[in-house]
Amino acid sequence: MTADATSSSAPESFEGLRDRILERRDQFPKRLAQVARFALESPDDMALNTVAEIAGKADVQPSTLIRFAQSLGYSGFSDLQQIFRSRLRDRWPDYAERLQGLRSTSADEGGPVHLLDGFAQTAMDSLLRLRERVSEPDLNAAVDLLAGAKTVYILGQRRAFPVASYLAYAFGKLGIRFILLDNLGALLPEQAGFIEPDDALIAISFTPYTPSTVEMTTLIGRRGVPILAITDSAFSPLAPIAKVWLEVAETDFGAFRSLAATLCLAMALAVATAEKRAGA
Amino acid sequence: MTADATSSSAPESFEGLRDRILERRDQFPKRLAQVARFALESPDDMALNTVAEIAGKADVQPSTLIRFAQSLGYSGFSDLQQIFRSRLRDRWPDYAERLQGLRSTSADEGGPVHLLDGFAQTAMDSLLRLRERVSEPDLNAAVDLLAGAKTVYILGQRRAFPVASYLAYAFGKLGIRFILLDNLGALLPEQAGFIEPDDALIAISFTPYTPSTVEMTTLIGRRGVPILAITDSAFSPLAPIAKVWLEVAETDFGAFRSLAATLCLAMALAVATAEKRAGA
DNA sequence: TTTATTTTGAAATATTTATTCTGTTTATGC
DNA sequence: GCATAAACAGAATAAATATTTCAAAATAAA
Repeated sequence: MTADATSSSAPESFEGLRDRILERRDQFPKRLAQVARFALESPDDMALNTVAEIAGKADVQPSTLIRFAQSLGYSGFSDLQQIFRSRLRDRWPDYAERLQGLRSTSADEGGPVHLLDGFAQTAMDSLLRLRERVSEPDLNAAVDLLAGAKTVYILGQRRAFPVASYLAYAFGKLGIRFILLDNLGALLPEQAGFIEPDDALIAISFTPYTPSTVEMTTLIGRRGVPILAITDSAFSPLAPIAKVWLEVAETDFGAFRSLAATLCLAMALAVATAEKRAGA
Repeated sequence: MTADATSSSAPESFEGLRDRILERRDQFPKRLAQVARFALESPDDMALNTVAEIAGKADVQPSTLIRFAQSLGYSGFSDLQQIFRSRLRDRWPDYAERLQGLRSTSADEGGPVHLLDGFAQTAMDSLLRLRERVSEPDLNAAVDLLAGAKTVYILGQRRAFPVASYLAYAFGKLGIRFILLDNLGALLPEQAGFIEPDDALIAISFTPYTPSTVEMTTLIGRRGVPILAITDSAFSPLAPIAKVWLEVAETDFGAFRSLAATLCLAMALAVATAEKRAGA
C-alpha cells in the first residue's frame, strides 16, 4: 500500500485528513491502524506532543509514526503534525469553508475588490475571536456596571470615536441617559465636570492610545467613578484603571484595523443594558 | 528584577501566568514587555510555533524569549510553552457548546452573551453578503470618482454618522483632503457652501433616511457635484441622485442592525482611493 | 559627564527531536 | 511447510530547535 498511497497527494485540512484515514481504515496494517485510531481519538495529543511522547501513548515505536505519516503522502511526521496544529488554531469548522471560498476569490492581486475581500475577511476573523476574548463573567459585570449608572458617559477619540458615537446613538434609542464626551471646543474637562460616583464611564481606546483619553479616564477614575474600558490588550493603560475591562483583538489588514468586533460588542452592551434595566 | 523573579515560583496555569505577567507589566524592560504583550495577545502562536518563528512574529531575538521565560521563573522557553499548550488542551471541551450557542441564535436564552453571539452572527452574515451586492465595476467607478476629487466631502448622520467619522479618520491618515459635514452648530449649509463640481460627496444613509441628509445631497447634486451614495436599497432616495451608488444589505438582529459591512466597505474605499492616487 | 549596571543582539553551542537504516519478525501466496 | 514480501522494533544518524555566551548598546546612578 505504500506505493499507491504516496501517489495521491496528502490532505491539507483536518477534515480531509480525517476522511482519508477513514476510507483506508481497513487497509492499514496492524500498527498503522493502531496509530490511525489514536490520531483520530486524541488529535490534541497529536498536535502538541513530540514523536516519542505520542509513540509512548499510542504504544508503538516512534518510527511507526513516521511511516504512518508517509503512507498518507506526507514527507514526515512533522508535516502531518501541522494539520493537527492548524485544527487547534482555527477551530471554527462551520465558517472555515465559507472563509475558504472568500480566500480563493481574493487570490487575484491588487484592485479595490481585493481590498474589499481582505477587509471583509479581517472583520470576520475579528468577530470569530471576539467570543474567545470576552468572558461571560466580564461581560455580565460590564452590563451590571452600566445598568446601575445614573448617567453613562462615553469617551472615545480618533479611531475609537466611531464606536463612541454609535454607542451614543444606541443609548438614545434605548432610552439610556448618556453624555458623549466629544471634546467639542476642547471642552472635555467641562463636559466631564459633573460626572459623579453613581454615574459610569465607558472609555474606548486602542494602540496607540490617545493620550487625552488615557489622562481623562485616569482623572475620572480617581474621583471614584466606575469605569468600563474597551481596549485591545491587557497592556492598555486603560486596563489597570478600569473596574471592568473588555478585550477586543481586531485583526490587522495592512496598516488598517477592522472595527467590526468593537462595534458588535458595543451593540451588545447597549441592548443588554437596556434589557437588564427593563427586567429589574 | 531577574533575581527576585526566580525567587517566586513560576505559575503552572495559564490564568496564573496571565496574572503574573499583568502584575509585572510595568517592570519589564522594553523587549521583554514586547514579548509579554505578544504572549497575551497571541497565545495560540506561543503554543504552536518554534522559538524562532515566535521571535519573528513578535519582532525580537530568539534569546529574548528564553530570557522572558526565565524572568518569570521557568527553566527555559520550552517550560513556559507548556503552559500555553495546556491552555489549548483544556479549552477544547467547551468548544462544542460555544459553537452551539452561536448557532442557535433563535432566542431561547436571553442574557448578554447571547446578545453578543447574535450580533456577531449578524455582522458575519452582512459581511458574507457584501460581495454579492457590490459589483466590481461599481466599486471601481466609486474609487475613480473619489480619486478624481479635489476634496472629498463626507455626509452621514444619525446611524450613519459612525461610518462618516470613520471615513474622516481614514482619509486623514491616508492624506486625502476631506471635509466632514457634521452639521455642528446647525451649520451644514455653510459647511457645504464651497463644494464645487471638481470635488465629490460621499453620502451615507439607511432607512429611515434622515431627511436633512437627503435634502442636502439633492442640493449638492444639483450643483453638479459627483455623488457616491452608500445606502441599503435601490429604492433609497439617494440612489437616483448619485452618480455611483453602492448597496450594503445589513442583516437585522432584533431592532438593531450591524454596521460591519458598511464600515468594511468604507475602509476598502478609503484605501483603494489612496492606492489609486499613489499609482497615478 | 563619567561610571556601573542592566539590557540587548547575534552567533556559537548543546540539546532535543525527527528520520533513516538494518536485522528480525510476521503475514501471505504457493 | 516453504518462499517471498511486507511490516516492524530498535538503534544510529541527521536535522531542527532551544539555550548559552559574550560583546555592544542602552540605561541608570554617581
